[in-house]
Amino acid sequence: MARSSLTREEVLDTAGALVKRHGPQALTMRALAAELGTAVTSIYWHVGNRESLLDALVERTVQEMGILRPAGRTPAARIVSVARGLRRELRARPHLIAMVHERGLTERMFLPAQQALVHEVHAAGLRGARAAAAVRAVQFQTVGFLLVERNRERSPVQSPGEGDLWTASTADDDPALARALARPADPDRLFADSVRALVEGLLAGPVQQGSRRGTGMRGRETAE
Amino acid sequence: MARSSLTREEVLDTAGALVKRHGPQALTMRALAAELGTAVTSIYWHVGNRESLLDALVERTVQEMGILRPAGRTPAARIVSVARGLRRELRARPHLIAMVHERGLTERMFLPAQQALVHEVHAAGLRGARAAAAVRAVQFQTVGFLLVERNRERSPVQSPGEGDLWTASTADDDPALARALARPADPDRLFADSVRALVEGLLAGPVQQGSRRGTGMRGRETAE
DNA sequence: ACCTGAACACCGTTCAAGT
DNA sequence: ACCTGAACACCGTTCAAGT
Repeated sequence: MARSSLTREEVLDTAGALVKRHGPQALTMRALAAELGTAVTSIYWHVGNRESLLDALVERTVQEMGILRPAGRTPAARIVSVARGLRRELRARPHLIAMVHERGLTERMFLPAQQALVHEVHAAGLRGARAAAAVRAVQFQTVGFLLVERNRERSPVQSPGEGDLWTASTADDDPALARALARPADPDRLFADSVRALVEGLLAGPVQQGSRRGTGMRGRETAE
Repeated sequence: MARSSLTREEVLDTAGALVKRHGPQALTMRALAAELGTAVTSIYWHVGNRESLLDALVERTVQEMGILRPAGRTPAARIVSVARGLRRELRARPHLIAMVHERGLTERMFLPAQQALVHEVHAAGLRGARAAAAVRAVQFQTVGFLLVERNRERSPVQSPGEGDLWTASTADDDPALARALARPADPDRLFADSVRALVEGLLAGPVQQGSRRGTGMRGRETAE
């Protein structure tokens, strides 16, 4: 009653704060209305429905993320830096990842970073379709990693889990590996190492179908 | 009324069929009861609640997936083959990925493949913590790729999308790249290329923090 | 143009009561 | 041991009615 002119901005602000504090599932129309001090139905006039409210919220947060500044001396290092920067930005908004994912907007989320990656891939000497493939490979890996990582964080204790599986006896004579896999993964390091390895592989070999070099080994020889 | 002994198995079977046909969101307790021809509350006696019903469903399907047989002449090729096999299995059960993801069980899903990967990484000459890191890198990349891929498939037409962004003028003098990024990605090929590049990078360089070689370029030189 | 309460058609879950 | 209907506390959304 004693409420002066509810605005669309105010609805989005309050909805955003609610998600930030208690997660997306806490954003019910009734809870939002209570927070705003209005009737539930007023919200509908300003944002349509819950679906488009979430759309607007995601869109807004994605734009807040801003542009990433690549750092490093080599193109490879700068590509890794873009990936790490994106991960940092997204991890600062933990609920956003799930929301973007649920709404099928991961692609949209990555667009700003894509341009930076193109620049670096060019600097590394890749052109055309191969450059595009490299950009997309890094893009998929980065976003994919984030999704898996978030998933693990929310995941309950599982049985059987890696810890149960990798008792010393399971790994054929490599107790160090068994210990490493029984421990929870260190995501920061795993991410850095993975991106580094991927970029290394992308910049080194031709990324083309049927290429012999693609799956070849450059490390050490092994028995068949 | 004329219903003879509802069993837990029957509940799971019917729930599974319902998910397969109409997706997880169609699995409501009331719809399931209607399908089974029982009262809603009977289901609770057999499976506890919706949460544990989904748990059981996921667990069951994960076990159905069975063991993957690596193929290829080199360890690198066989690692790629494990990743591709896992992707194939999961893509044959499109709703499973989302369900497993929502329930934080991606890790559980990957356990069978993990053992195969350890074997191949050993064959490639990696041991201990480095081998473990390589296994996890492939694991995260594969599952992450699947999540992103599924997400894109469900994703609505987006604006601005990659198509709008990569008109010829945007890419600095690389029209072939612009065209490639404007087209939708070819997931099969992108996946194969990405895993190949990652594995190549993992087997080639030491995966350790602070290593100079890790981010180094082996391709061509570029201006800073 | 903006806000309201009542009402509708859904949910998952509990529980006392049946056999 | 297994099944049932009634009831509870939630949802998102619509709509006629207010100002």
